[in-house]
Order: sequence, then structure tokens, then C-alpha cells
Amino acid sequence: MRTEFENNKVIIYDASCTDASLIFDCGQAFRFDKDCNGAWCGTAFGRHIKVYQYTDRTVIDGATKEDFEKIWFDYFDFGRDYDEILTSFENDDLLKKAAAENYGIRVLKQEKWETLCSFIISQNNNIPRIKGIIKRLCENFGERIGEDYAFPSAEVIARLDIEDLAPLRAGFRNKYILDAARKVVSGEVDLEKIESLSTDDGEKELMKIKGVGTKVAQCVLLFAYGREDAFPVDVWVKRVMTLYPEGLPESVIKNRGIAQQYLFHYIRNHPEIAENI
DNA sequence: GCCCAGGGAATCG
DNA sequence: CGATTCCATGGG
Repeated sequence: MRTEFENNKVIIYDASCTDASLIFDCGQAFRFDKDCNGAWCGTAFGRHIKVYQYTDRTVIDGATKEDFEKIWFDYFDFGRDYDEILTSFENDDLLKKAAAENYGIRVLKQEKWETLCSFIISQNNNIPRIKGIIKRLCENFGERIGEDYAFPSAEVIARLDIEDLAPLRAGFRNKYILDAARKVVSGEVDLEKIESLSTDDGEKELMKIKGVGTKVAQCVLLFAYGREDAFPVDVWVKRVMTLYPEGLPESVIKNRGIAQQYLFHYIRNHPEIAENI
């Protein structure tokens, strides 16, 4: 990987396995949308960026050299060798196909509170509506950041009453959002401490929150803590796993979270491969 | 009207 | 433990 910095832009050459459209449209992040110029625009860590994907380079518009080194390098998981991981998937036919078709997916390392809150909202919900609820959450309670809004802090949400969340139209999830915010603010659930916990203990800590079960907890561990062994099972992964009655191949197990994201995206694009269940 | 969506809580046996 | 039911909302 080679980087250049100019005019508040970061230009990244030779980043293997990097495709902005796949990264932002594979169901892991809900706050990036493609604009009329084909750029993926969104806000994370209180900064608004536009990501342009070209064949030979990725450009982050709205980021300094310091931002890249302190925030975006980790956010895009550039420290992980995806080529090596995807190579370990090649002895499995389905994963080989999923990796070939979706080469370019990286698992983002997103903000902890945002990821927790977002995947609480995701339960028994569909992606377009999840994005809508989160958009309304940010517009109603987030800090203005240029042309966009930051994700509202747990502190701001914790001070609200349940009826304040009505404009989100999130239904029964409102009470879960509040419980999460209050437990995070009080320290009853310590999001920083989870960094030092095992994945299993991290799940237990997250599941102290009402509305957080195994699936949401595993999503948070995968998408906010970079736990490549976290394995969220939603309705789509449940379907694709019927094709693995003995479980995933041994060579894949340690990176099953990464495999999960490739399989999730693949089965959504090819639902017919596992529709008879 | 139906079914479904990146599920989980409450309740039952 | 597993199985069922309910939960709000919106799109197909």
C-alpha cells in the first residue's frame, strides 16, 4: 500500500482487497450512501468523508494525513492481510466463489457505541429501514458536521425519554436503545473494557443490555472490535449454513467472522443456492 | 390482507 | 434446555 496526501485528500494506491462499493454496501455499515458522482459519502468518528473508488486507487476526500493514520487506517482495517485470509478459504467451493465474486470486502472497524446502537436497531428489520431509522437518529440528536450529522453520543441519548425517540419510528427497539445508552453511560456496560476481554466474555458484557442477544453482540464484536472469530448468525447466514452441516472448514474457523461477511453478501445476491430449507 | 426483515424477551413445558 | 409468541414498522 502506498499513500499520498494533498488538499485534505488521502490517495491510497495498491491496497489489496479494497472496493468501496462492496465495503459500504455489504450490510456492515449503515451511514454511507453513494452520491451522483459515485462517491461513498458518510460520517464516522465525527468526520464527514467522501470515498472515491477507482481501479488503481481509493481516494478519501475530507481526511488529513493525521486523520488517516489515527482513524481511517484502522477503520478500513488496512492492517489485516485479506489476501492471506481469502487464500485460506480456497479449499471450500462456496467460499472460493464468494471470495472471487466479492473480492474487495473488508470488515470495517467502526465506533463502538454507534455499532452497538445500530445493530440493536437492526433486529428483525431490513437494511433500508435500518438506514432510515439511523438517519433520523442522527438528524434529530447528532451534532451537525458540515453537510451531515455525527452519530449522537450515548450521553445525549441516555438523557432522553422514551417518547423523545418516537420520531425514529423504530417501534419496540426504542426501549432497547435507551437501555443501551444508560448502561453505557453509567459504566454498567464498559465498552472500552471489552477490548481486553475474550470474545466470549465480551458477548456476556454486551448481553447485559436489554435487546442485545447473541447475534447483535457478535455483530458488535465483529464490526467494532475487529474480532475475526465473532460469528453473527442472522436469517441469511442461517440459510447459508445449511450448506455446511458439519460446520465451516477447519482452515476457515479462526477467521469465521470474515468468512461470514463474504457468505452473507453472497447468499443475499444468490438466494436460490439455499432456498430449500 | 399476507409475508418478511442482519432478533430478542417473556413465557411455557 | 427448546419451542412459541409477541413485539412496531414499512416494503413487496
